[in-house]
Amino acid sequence: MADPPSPAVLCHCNAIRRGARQVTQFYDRHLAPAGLRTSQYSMLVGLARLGPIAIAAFADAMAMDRTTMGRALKPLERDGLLAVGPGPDGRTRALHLTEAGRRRIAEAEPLWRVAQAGFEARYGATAAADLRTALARVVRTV
Amino acid sequence: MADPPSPAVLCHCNAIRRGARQVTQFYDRHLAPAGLRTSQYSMLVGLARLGPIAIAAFADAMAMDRTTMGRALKPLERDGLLAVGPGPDGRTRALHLTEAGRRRIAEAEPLWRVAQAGFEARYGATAAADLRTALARVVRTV
DNA sequence: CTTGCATAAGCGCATATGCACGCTTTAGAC
DNA sequence: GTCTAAAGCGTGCATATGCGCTTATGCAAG
Repeated sequence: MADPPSPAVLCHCNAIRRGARQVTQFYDRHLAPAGLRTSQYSMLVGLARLGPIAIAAFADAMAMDRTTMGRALKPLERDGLLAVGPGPDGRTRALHLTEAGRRRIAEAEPLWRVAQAGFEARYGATAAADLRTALARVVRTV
Repeated sequence: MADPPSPAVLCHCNAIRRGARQVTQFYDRHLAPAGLRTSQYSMLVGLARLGPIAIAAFADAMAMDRTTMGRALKPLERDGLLAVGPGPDGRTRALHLTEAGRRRIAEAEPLWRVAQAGFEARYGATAAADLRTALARVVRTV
C-alpha cells in the first residue's frame, strides 16, 4: 500500500525532461564534428525554411521563448552562420541565413541523418514516429 | 516530391526538446508558489526516497549528468533544503534531506498534484501514461 | 612502501531556458 | 497633432545542461 508521497517516477514532466536530456546528448554527439549542437542545427534549418523572419515570429514558430531565441542566435551570428538585419519595421529585426550557414547545414545534415537513423534503429522507427506525434500533441495541448 | 533537406519537423530530438520546454513551463508555473522549479522538486523527492547518497550515485539514479547534479544542488543547499555531509569514504560526500526540505516537499506536493492532474486532464490520462512509458523506454534505450 | 589505476568530486567554459523589467517604435483613438 | 496601447527587442538575474580538465582519495599490484 503506502503510496509514496509524490512518486516522481510518475511525473510526466520529469519523464520528458529525462528523455530530452538523453536524446539531446545522443544527437549532440553525432553533430559535434560539424561544430553544432542539435538546437543550433534545428535553428539553422528552421531559418532556412522560414526565410527572413523577425525574432519573435521565429521563436514562436520554433516553440521557444523569445528571449531564449534572442540569446541562442548570438553564437550563430558570431560564427557568421546567420545575419541580423533591419526589418521592414523600425522595431523589427530580420533574421536570414548566410552562405556559410547554408554550407554548415549541408555539412551537418548527413550527421543528423545518422543520428536520426541511429535513434530509430535503437528505439524502433514506428515507435519513434508515434513518440514524435505524441510530443507534437503535447506542444499543441499545453 | 522535393523532400526538404533536413525536415526538422521529423527530428525526434527537436520534438522531445520542444515538449520538454512546454511541460516544464506548465509544471513550473504550478510549483512557483512553493519557490521550487520542477527539477528541484524532483530532486528533493528523489533524495527523500534514496536517502543519504553520494552525488554521482544520485545523479545516476536521476539520469542526470554528475556535474549538472553537483551544481543543481547548490541552490537547494543554500536554502537549507538539503545538506551535504562527509560520506563513508574520504572522497564521497553524502546528500541528505533536512527537515526544512521535508517541509518544502509537503508544501509543494499538492501543487505538483494539481499540475499532474491538469496535464492529464488536457492531454488525456491514458495518453499521458503511455507517453511516460515511451519516454522511460527512451532513457533505457539511448 | 610506492606506483599506478580507478573512483568521487569540483571548476572553467559555453550554451539553454525563461521571468521581470525597461526601451523604442508603431498604430490607432481622439 | 497628441496620447495611449500594443508590438518588438534587449538586459539582468537565476537556474539547467554537459564536456574537458584537475584534484583528492582509495585500492591493489609489485
